[in-house]
Amino acid sequence: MGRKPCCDKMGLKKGPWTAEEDEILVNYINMNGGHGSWRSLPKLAGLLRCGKSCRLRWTNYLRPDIKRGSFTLEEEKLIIQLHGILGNRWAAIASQLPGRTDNEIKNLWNTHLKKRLICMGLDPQTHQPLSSSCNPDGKAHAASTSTRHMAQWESARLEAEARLSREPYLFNNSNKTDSDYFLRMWNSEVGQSFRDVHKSDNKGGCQSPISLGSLSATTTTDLASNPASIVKEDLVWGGSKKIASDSSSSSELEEDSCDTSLQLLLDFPINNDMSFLE
DNA sequence: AACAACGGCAACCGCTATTGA
DNA sequence: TTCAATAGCGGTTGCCGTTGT
Repeated sequence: MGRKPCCDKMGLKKGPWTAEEDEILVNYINMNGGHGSWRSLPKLAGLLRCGKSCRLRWTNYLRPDIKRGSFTLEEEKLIIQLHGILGNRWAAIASQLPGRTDNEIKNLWNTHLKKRLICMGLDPQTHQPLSSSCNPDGKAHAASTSTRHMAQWESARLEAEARLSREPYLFNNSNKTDSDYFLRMWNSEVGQSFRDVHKSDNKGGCQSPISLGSLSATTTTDLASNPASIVKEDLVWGGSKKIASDSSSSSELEEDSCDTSLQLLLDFPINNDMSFLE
């Protein structure tokens, strides 16, 4: 059994949405407290569109929490940073920018940010310099080794947040809002100290070609080459294993959290690789 | 003024992942 | 366990407004 015929083969309308169609769709979703099944929505709402088209129109344009208007500088910086970590995972990037859609971010990237990186001499896919002529003495490598850990932290945090939103049932045994172990670790005093250290360390040091201002985690030229497997190992080690065997009290968990945090921080190669900051 | 080239953005296409019977 | 239905995602297309010649 093949794919179902698309809307154009079923006499359904395609192309730009009219104001009337928008109104019908919004009214239907508001009246029914949600969209329900996208497949059946057009028929129930009286729209000559396929469900997929309705879903896209709603999520990309009609949703009440959509933030219209141009992107701020901070948003653009964040997108560049997240792209360095996540690559073309637009939905994951969009989840970190409230009110912005993956489509909008994707368009911004393809029309503006990609060109901007190229103008800055960076490969928009790898975020590495287009010519690898800089730092022949190897300091760039030292920098990337160190900052890779920042990318690992941030990437793991994003993964954890995504998992938290997908699997709330895993964490409903406590009143804590940050039930995810890794998230609590990241948000703990230890995590804050970790971020503070690197924020101050990076002030006068060798920063990424992309200056990211006040953002806590810094994108580096090496982010794109950062293997996700390393991050995931850290995540399992610090998070999922604890969740699976979670029979301890909250105080014990906090102790474990500190121990694990310290282990992660000790793993950060400050003594070995931070010389480039001097 | 007319036309072509370009750029931005909304929407579509097709693939993958997830869900439920 | 299998498989169809559905949802979600990223890549691509095409329309339309703007700019350049």
